[in-house]
Amino acid sequence: MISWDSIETKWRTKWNQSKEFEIEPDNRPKKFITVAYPYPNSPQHIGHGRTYTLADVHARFLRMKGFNTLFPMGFHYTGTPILGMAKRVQEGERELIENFEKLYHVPPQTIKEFVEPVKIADYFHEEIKHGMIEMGYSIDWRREFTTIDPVYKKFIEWQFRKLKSLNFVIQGSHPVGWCPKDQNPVSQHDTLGDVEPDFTEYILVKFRLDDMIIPTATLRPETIFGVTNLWINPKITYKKVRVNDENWIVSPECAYKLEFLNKSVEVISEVSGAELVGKTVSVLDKKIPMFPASFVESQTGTGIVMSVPAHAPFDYQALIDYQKQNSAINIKPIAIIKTEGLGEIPAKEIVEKLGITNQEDSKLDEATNEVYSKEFYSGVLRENTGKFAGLKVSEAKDTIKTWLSELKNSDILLELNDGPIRCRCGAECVVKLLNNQWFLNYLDKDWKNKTNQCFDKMSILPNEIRTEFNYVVGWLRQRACARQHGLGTKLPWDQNWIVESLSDSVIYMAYYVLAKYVNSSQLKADSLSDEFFEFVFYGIGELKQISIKCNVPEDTLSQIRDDFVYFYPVDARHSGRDLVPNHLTFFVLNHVAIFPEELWPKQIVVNGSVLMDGKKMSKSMGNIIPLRKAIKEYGADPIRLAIIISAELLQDADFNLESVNTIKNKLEAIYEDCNKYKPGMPQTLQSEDKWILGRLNNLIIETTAAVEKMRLREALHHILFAFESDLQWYLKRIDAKEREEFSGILHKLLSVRVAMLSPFAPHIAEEMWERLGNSGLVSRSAWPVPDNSTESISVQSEELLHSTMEDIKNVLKVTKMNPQKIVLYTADSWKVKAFRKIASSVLAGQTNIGAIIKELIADPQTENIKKDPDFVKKSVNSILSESAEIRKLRVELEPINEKSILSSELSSLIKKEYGVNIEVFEESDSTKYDPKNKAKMARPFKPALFIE
RNA sequence: GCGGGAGUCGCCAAGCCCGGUCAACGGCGUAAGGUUCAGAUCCUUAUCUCCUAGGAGUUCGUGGGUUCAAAUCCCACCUCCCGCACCA
Repeated sequence: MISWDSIETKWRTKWNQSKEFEIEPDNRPKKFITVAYPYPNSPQHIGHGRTYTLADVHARFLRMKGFNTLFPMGFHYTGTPILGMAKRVQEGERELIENFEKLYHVPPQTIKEFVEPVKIADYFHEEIKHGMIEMGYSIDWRREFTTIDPVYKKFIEWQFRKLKSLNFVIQGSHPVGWCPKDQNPVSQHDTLGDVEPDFTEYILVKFRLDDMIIPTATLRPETIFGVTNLWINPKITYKKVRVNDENWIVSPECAYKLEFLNKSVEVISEVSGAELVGKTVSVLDKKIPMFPASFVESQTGTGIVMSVPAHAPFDYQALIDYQKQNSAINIKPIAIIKTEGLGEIPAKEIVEKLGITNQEDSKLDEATNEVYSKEFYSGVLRENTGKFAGLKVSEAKDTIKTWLSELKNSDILLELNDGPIRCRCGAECVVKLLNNQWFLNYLDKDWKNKTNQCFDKMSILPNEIRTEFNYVVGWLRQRACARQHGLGTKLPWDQNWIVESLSDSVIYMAYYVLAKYVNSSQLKADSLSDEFFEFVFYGIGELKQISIKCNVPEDTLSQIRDDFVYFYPVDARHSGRDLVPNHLTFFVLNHVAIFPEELWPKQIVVNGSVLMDGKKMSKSMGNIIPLRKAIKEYGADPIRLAIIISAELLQDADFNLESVNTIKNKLEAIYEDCNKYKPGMPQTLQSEDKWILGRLNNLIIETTAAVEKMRLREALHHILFAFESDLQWYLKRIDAKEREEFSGILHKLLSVRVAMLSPFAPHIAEEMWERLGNSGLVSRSAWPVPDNSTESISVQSEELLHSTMEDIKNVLKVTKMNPQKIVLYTADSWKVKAFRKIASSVLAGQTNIGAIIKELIADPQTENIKKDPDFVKKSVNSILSESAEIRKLRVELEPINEKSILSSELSSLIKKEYGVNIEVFEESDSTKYDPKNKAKMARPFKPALFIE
């Protein structure tokens, strides 16, 4: 057993002492690795650990490759959730406070302070930071910051003035779910029952009654041509209201809702629905009557409904109901849409089909849906719709909406779906049209083009996710970039607004350069102006002047500029895939907007999320494991490896505690081995030595390639497991030969593996490195490189030995024999020649047996093939079942002397394994011992064998 | 609806882009043996089916097709997951 805690502490202390990760510019090439900073509203769990661990492995790998690699970290205080939490603490909400106490183990004294949002952020900031330190992340902590630091705010102000000067910031109105009591927008977690406040846009069609306007809300403006009457509920008392400069009649609820939609609403008087029944209204030169209907609801729309009985089942049924009471009414539905599969009067048909008999029938909803969806996708407007005839309903909807609006015959009403929705404060929410909202105009064509250019040139890992980025860029429209509440930076030109949190987190990687100077008090917010940022980021302006104006010493100022020039651009940005459609895309958009092309980001690395025992982690499932708790229990390195090895980059990683244990044991076993071997190569290398060193080269090449593609699961797999079977073979060989001078070889193998392990499991790798007696820190050592010593002869001969052993084992297994004697026969020389010819044919793509045989017969050296045509088929198959590498060797290399290899090398293995001696003959040796006539089955690399 | 992704031998999970190296890496689990006072760990072996000679058969969501050869390419279908905004 080893003490993970003390090993980890030991090495963290050493790194700290030698300021290992405090990166300054020097003459080496640089890499700048960044990750999306955390939002400190809860402690980190295993899932958060994934992205940061991947980035850390990346940074550590690049350092070993010789790059001066900066890996910094900040904390994102900006946003509303923390504000909401503070409010809920203030209100003493049980559930939340219990979470703090029981799940997060926050001291009660501290929870009391959580009424102040910053205290929440500060607390979890420290918590998360400690977790990152304990995980061994190679972060340069001198560059830490939060997004509410004064200098950061100056930086964001500069960013926004910049964007505005580029015309990327525009103003407009925007609807949101709204709590009238809190005077606040509501999102899902602000509502009772966590309902997402979704809303629908209704078209208000204006009907005229003398000097009054009667608006009706509809989702189907195209049906205006089929309107026959209006429905009004005689039991409702309507309001006459002055809306802007018109007089409207609407339900009281509607009047209230209109106020939030930027209309001035003034109630003039009341009028009962009954009074309105029978009056005639007009629209588009058409005069229609108002009839009573009970299905009309006061709280929906305007409380008055436009009736299209041909296409709306509700309207149709209400008309039938009314005509029953009042036979004088003679109104015929007007069909205006023709739809394949629906008859002349669709509403009539469906009502009759479903057996609906009155307007209170709940089946009317189903009927409406059916008619609507069929008409929407396959309906076409009829001749009686004038210039719109022939249009598909799906197109006509928008066309007619615009047309009505141009005629000033319509307006818009926004209404919450699935209402009523209540705010956590209890008040009923409405839709509010926020005026003068600020947007980033991601719709801008040139901006999109530039962004696509950047993406095209950028490395995206894994590349599969690239199409998703392209899609997002195409789909993005204006995006609100300011809000009225929460922590953050005020919009520099409009102090009523705070920069929204996905907009103040897009170019902050540049700020890491400044943060170091802020933290050492060399940079103060007070006198920083835009000139400062322009100088640092663009090199624009006069050093002297800016130094005086911004109160920054000249040498400091030019040093900051030099730092920026050195470290920028970002070489890799890591993040979870949930940030693809927002942060990562905005990050690129804003970089191309603000920075010149040479400073555009070089790479994005996207990883999937983490599942716990196959399930999503969530508070309600109680399967969240806090990172720091896990570190205490299992050690940082086992957790790092368990997260990485469970899935490839974009897949969801299934984390489970058993796998952490397995990894831990594996590491401990390697650690034990590190105590066993001493450096120093043997005088002469034997075949198996050359072979295993060749395999080591292979391991280095494959591992390196995998890490470079951030295929870390694969890389770790190579280091930890794949090499194991090679090693086993090697150990078996030296054991059989009773060798003693192999320690140096194993020392070398281990050293290379430990070096490659160190980015993944940095603490234990240092300890292993020290045990191996290697000098310095492994994290400072060079990433291993292959040394070209791979000898193909040894590859072929070990291969031969290995496969022959397998054959023998196989025969013994099937026959259940107890071997007394093992005899091997190597193939005739003509077979060797034929085999090489076959191999080169196969390599050239010729696998047709007949053609190969013809070719062989044509050559006197191989014409013997006539006696044994089956040889060709077997050879082709065996060549096809070898790796590409071996296939090539088969053709390129001179044949090896199988007889001498088998007799000299195989005998010890057989002796060790089965305690018997072997005899080796050539196939055509006339003195051979071959009672069962097996020798003729011999093929190159596949000696025939006889066991008795 | 729009867009993206997945379905592999008990579980997790590679492979699919670039067809033969694939009965299909590896890990977990399971079984047997070894180490151990015992256990944990560790090591070895086995783990689709059949086989007394190194072999054969049937598999990679379903059904077709292309090819000497398909988990891999093409077509159709079924099932599941994720994102769609002002929220970090």
